[in-house]
Amino acid sequence: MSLSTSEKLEILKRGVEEIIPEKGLEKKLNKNKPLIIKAGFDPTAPDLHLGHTVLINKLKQFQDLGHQVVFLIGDFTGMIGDPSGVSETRPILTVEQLKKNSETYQEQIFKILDKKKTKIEFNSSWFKKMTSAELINLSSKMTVARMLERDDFSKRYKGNKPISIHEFIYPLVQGYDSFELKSDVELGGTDQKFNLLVGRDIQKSFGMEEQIIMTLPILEGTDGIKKMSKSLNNYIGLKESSNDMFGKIMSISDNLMWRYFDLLSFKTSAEIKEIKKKTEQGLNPMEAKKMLSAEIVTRFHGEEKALLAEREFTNRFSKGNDPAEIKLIKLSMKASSISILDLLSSEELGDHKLCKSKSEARRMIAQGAVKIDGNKISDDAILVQNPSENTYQVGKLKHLKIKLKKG
RNA sequence: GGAGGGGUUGGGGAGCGGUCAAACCCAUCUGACUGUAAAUCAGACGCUUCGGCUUCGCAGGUUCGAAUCCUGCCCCCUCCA
Repeated sequence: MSLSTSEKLEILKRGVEEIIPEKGLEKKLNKNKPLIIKAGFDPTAPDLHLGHTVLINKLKQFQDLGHQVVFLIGDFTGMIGDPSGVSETRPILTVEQLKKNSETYQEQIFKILDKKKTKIEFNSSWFKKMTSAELINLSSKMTVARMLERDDFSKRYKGNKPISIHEFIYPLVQGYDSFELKSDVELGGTDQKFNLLVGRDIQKSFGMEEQIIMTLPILEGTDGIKKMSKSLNNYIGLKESSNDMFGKIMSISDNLMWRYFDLLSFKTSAEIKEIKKKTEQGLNPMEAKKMLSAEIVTRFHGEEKALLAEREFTNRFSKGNDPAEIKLIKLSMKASSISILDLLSSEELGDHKLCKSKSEARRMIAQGAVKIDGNKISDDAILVQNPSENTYQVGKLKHLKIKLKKG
């Protein structure tokens, strides 16, 4: 199929915050040859979440239109780490970690992008070889005044907050990547706008045609307020199980759902508008949310798993039944019984531990959150016989079947 | 190099010799209500053998008694140079 430039533009512009310069993209597209589309990722955190996919989805659109997507892994910057960090830990990554992280990345992004058509690059491959003289030469391409134009820098500068020199270097490093890759378009979050613009300056000063920059909105996390990130624990990871993913999307607020539709769904704007209209006319928002969940879970786990996840969701939360499958753990011990508090907080349960400590277990029981075989208990002095096999539930989400045996 | 301010339980932030496991807010968790939505309400939020025990940057000291006072050290920030 061949689309006109304006049709292509329409696809590419959807959900985009800014394109700089506006006209530039059209010009590049009119050349009718594959463009080099760059997007950089930080290799320190290998687990991608839905927030990252806003960008990856856009890359996918470029890819589908026949352009060359380059996925740049910023391993060089990752190796330096951030020395000023308020956080004590310098994330200096070993070569093995980097390699592993990048593999994890690939495994995740290729759920969306076409592996055969995507190029992976590491910026260490050119920065490793760069001499100090070259680095200083690179830094001569930028002025302090220009650097201070950046919003957060100028705020910090005016507010007498410190700015480290290396923070000035980072944008240059990122910009230099664009030169090395000869990128035509670079994508990034709105928070990357300045860095992306520096890429244009660097390219220009090295005598290259400037890249077009395209900024994409930052996706809010499940709390609907802060940006999605692992450290804020408001994320939905791409590697999460189909059930968890489905459930997490279902539990976002109705307002946020529309934001997610806009940024994460592959449905056309018209289709989304239609769903919105139906909701206003009385369709339960939950049904709309189910469509969204199903679409996203299908993308990462396939249709079959998505259907199962939806069924599980309905069964479990709408009808209030127990999960279809409850993890079974077998414990051996000599004693003929164990107190419920010890059992719920037993280290032997590892990751499946139901309560962090005995105190917490006691609290949970007092608050009526603990059930054994479906019966709520209120006595924290209960002894569980050995041998026995029971299903334990703490709160709405934690279920575990524990089989005790002598040994 | 000089002067000053500060490090408190997930975050913010009180406390400044006993009544402090430490106010208050946020986040989180549980219960109720629901559409595992929002809002709301109720409660919890160091560990515990429920006697106590270990926490307020780190290490000592003064006191019957310290998060609070003293000494040294580490870290962060601001201003001047």
